[in-house]
Amino acid sequence: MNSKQEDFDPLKLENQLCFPMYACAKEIVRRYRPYLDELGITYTQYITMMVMWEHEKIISTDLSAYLHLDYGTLTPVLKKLETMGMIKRKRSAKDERLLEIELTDEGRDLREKAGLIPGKMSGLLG
Amino acid sequence: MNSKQEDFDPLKLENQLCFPMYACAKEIVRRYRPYLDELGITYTQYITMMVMWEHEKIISTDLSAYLHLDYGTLTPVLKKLETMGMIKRKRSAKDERLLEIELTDEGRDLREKAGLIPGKMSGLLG
DNA sequence: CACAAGTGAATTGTATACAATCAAAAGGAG
DNA sequence: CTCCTTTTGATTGTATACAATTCACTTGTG
Repeated sequence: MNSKQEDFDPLKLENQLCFPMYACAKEIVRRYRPYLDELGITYTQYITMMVMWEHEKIISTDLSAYLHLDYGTLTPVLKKLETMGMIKRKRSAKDERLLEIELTDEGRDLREKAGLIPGKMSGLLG
Repeated sequence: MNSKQEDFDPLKLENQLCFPMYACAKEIVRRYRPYLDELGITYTQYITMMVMWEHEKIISTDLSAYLHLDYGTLTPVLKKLETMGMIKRKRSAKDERLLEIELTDEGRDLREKAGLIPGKMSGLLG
């Protein structure tokens, strides 16, 4: 006698819209890993480098906005990428508060190696 | 003279399919936070409790499968929820390797308080 | 029963992720 | 110029997230 309407429980995991999105996003990052492992970078480092490949030089504020990441996340990522030689971090001469991020030659080279990843991923995800 | 086809760069962040998914999932979790703060739980604890509200009692293996979380993540979450009094962790009598998770009365009570969240979220997300 | 192989959880190590807080520098108002 | 406010980044603390390893317990197999 129960209609489908009455049976619908908004607190059931399978009835959530948000959970599949959350699970799917994690799955996508997981599928990137094998390809990114070959480059020796993580997914967060990869999307950071994508912005750098596009901009060559950028203020930390803008980078944070593009990636939707705050400094608690971004600071260690940028320090790691600098250690790896992919970018350089430098304070702005005009305003010492600003942090300028610049792509290095080594970082540019990585783009060539990363070039095949989007094709492989779209093949994988259909 | 360039066609749109030639201009398309698969390594530009805005041309990615995967990044918006990743950013959107994080945004959704962020929007849950105010409501979950009122309950004193996090998003991961919330989806764990959703499975518990549905199953009352479950083997850790199955919980891991439902949530797509491995033990490195799940173990501390379950220990925290036990400390909070929401669940009980107990080894199976039949097979000491298995961990049985059981909902407590307090955990059941939380469901009532959580009942309004899906409605608020769907209003928020449209 | 003895022992090898397999399974389920826990642990360890590294990397995110973000709120809250702090510190340095810049930009005013008087 | 001096105090006050704002802005930008860094730091701290807590919580995920997962690969790799380890440990305890079961299940074959002889």
